[in-house]
Amino acid sequence: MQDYLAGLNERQREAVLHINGPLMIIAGAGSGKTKVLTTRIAHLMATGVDAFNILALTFTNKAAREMKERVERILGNNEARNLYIGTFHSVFARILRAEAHRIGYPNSFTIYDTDDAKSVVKTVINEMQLDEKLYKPATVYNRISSAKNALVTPAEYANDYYIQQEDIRGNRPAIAKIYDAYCKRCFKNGAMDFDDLLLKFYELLKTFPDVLSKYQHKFRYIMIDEYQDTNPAQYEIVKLLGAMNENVCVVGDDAQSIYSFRGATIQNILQFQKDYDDVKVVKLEQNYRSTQNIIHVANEVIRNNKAQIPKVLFTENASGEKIKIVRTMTDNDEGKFVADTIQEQKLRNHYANKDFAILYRTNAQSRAFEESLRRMNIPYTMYGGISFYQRKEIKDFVAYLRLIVNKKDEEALKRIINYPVRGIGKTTIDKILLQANTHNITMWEMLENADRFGFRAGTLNVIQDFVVMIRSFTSMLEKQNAYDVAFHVGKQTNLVKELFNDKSTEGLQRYENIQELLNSIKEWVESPDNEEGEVVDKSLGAYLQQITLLTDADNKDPDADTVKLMTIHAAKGLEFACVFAAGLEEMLFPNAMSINTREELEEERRLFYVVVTRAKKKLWITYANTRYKFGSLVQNEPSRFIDELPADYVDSTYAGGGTKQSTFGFGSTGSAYERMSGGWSSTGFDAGKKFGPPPAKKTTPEYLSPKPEAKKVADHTPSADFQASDVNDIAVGQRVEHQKFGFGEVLKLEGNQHNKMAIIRFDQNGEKKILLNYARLRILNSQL
DNA sequence: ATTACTTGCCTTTTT
DNA sequence: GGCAAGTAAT
Repeated sequence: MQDYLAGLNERQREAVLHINGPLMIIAGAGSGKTKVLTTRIAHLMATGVDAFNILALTFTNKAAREMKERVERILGNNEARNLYIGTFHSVFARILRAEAHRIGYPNSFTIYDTDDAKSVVKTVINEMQLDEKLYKPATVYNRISSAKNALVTPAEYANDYYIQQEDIRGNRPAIAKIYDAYCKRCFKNGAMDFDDLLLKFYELLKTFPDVLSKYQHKFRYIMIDEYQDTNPAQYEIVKLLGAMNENVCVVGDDAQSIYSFRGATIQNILQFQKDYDDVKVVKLEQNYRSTQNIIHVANEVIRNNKAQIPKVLFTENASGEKIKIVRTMTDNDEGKFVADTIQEQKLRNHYANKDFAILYRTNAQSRAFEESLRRMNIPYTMYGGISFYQRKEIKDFVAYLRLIVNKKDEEALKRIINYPVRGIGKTTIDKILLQANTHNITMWEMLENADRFGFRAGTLNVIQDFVVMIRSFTSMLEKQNAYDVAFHVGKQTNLVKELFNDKSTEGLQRYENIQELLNSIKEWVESPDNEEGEVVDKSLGAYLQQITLLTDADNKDPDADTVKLMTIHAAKGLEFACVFAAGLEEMLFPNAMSINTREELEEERRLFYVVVTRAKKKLWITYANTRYKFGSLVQNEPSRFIDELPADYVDSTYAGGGTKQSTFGFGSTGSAYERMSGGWSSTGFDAGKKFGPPPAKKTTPEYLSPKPEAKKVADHTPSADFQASDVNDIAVGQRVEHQKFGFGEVLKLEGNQHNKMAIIRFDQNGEKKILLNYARLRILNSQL
């Protein structure tokens, strides 16, 4: 009966068997953390704790899903379905849906994703008539998000001396006002952003003792995964929920704290022992994942950090190979090396595609790897793109559904009011917005009363048609299920038809995506609609809230036999037989944004620790001498982290670059600079052989061949002596040369002196109106 | 009002 | 090198 304990080591068993009272598990990388958590949940249930009383919080949907599945497997029954396992965001959203009315929100509140939130910020900035150049929505949103994560209210933000000084120094003193307006606007829209899901839940617990008591009694056992990544909001919530029973179990590894940019504070885990009396601490230090070499290197790396809980990872696994450090000329060569090596390893050691992961610091690095893998026909999956539900056509369709469920949702309304085009253009929308703001009503209420605001007859008509249509959808909701309503919406709005008629490749894809969306709604509606004892909310509103919290990783099959490409952040918690840690260059990793303080640098080092410990058998660390950034070539030093690796445990090689035959020849590959610097430092110059030449390589790969360019304007190459003349000298009747349009004659001059325009008839391109302030014109002859 | 093209700005990591 | 915002043209 208790055979689930059999596969555990001493420490792990200690953690599992501790049932009552606070528990902190410091779980080193690969030490069986998930196993301990899931076994502990199973053990709680085996000793009589009701699944309904157990709450387990994770950071990703995937971790939650895996945990639930593993508990089910251990228990061998379906009691696990009654567990409350989910991400912080999804669990709190679910509770808020039941309680939102208490804090003045509609229960069918909309969840704004980051794009929606930035759009609201932008709206607010525009309405406050602030300079959008200075107040960039993304920057301001980040600032607001940080404040929320730190539980700083708009009032506190405005009154805090240091925060204000910081904003003034950044020349953005109005952020406090934007923050305040943003919150009010979201509230008016009946919407919460991601941070609100934590913040509002906290407010709810803090403000209503009966609500707090209800959930304290419900969640008698609380488990938190990745505790080192919690922020102050999450910390306070856990503290409140756990205050009654103090059965709080946190699992984490301070060495893997890599989310400070999202407000995570490593202090939460460092100080857990001070938060409760009698904290039981268990350290899991035996690693079951990696070779001794990898573990040794990881330990050496992290030793350079100061602030940490002392622990040393060890393993009984084989010592394995040395870590390979590989230098290439360019980022493309890096990609090529990795793809070649994967191919070679597959052949020589019979690895499958899914045994490989290419991990990098920034998403922008994925391109070179994608290209090289595609060229070698190696299947891969890239994580970190936009999720299915963030695609334009999906968001447009979903916006209809959002508006049907929540009429206050201004972002949804703005998205679809003229999609498909029905003649409600920018001018009209601006007018609606202005009126709505001055009368302090929502845009929708404005539309419902459009007849009172003096729109032109035609405009009024289309507005009223729109209102009638949306209302008819809403009334459908009362009698029909979410899928039927969604299907009807697609039909009635002509959206589906319009996409169906678009026969371009992208159009076809968009059409298929919409079909997939409809299928997913259908699946949602038809999946079992109650978990034992608790009716699951199958409304359209619940569906919409749920999909906003899905990431692109949630749509992908982790077991697919493909090479995985992702950022190191996304790889936390995963393991692969063979790992390529790419782009180990100064300014990239550690990233230029994170080298200004000791704290930042230590977090970068923890990131490096994370990537090293993802590998089970083999680890390559690669870097390029030069790489493209924003389309131009930059040169970087090797990362300082490479210097921190113990020399006895690594092999350094040079994988060369470009095409071997023509490395010093004239030709096809790379710039002169690349070819010239190709030969220096010949550590293992035969490495090309060692890593095996890819089969049947062309001398000039097709990706380097010049591409024919399509031009719409008739070609004109400016004369060699082209020089722009002073615009004030231009007069009617002159022959002029334009850099792109070619030769022509000035027909007419218009505009005032600040906004001079010329009508020119070009020999090749017809008449054009040219703004003289910007155009570069050469006067060929003066007829005066 | 809508489209088609040019420009400017960018990138750190994400529930 | 790529996307969103701004602008010229129908």
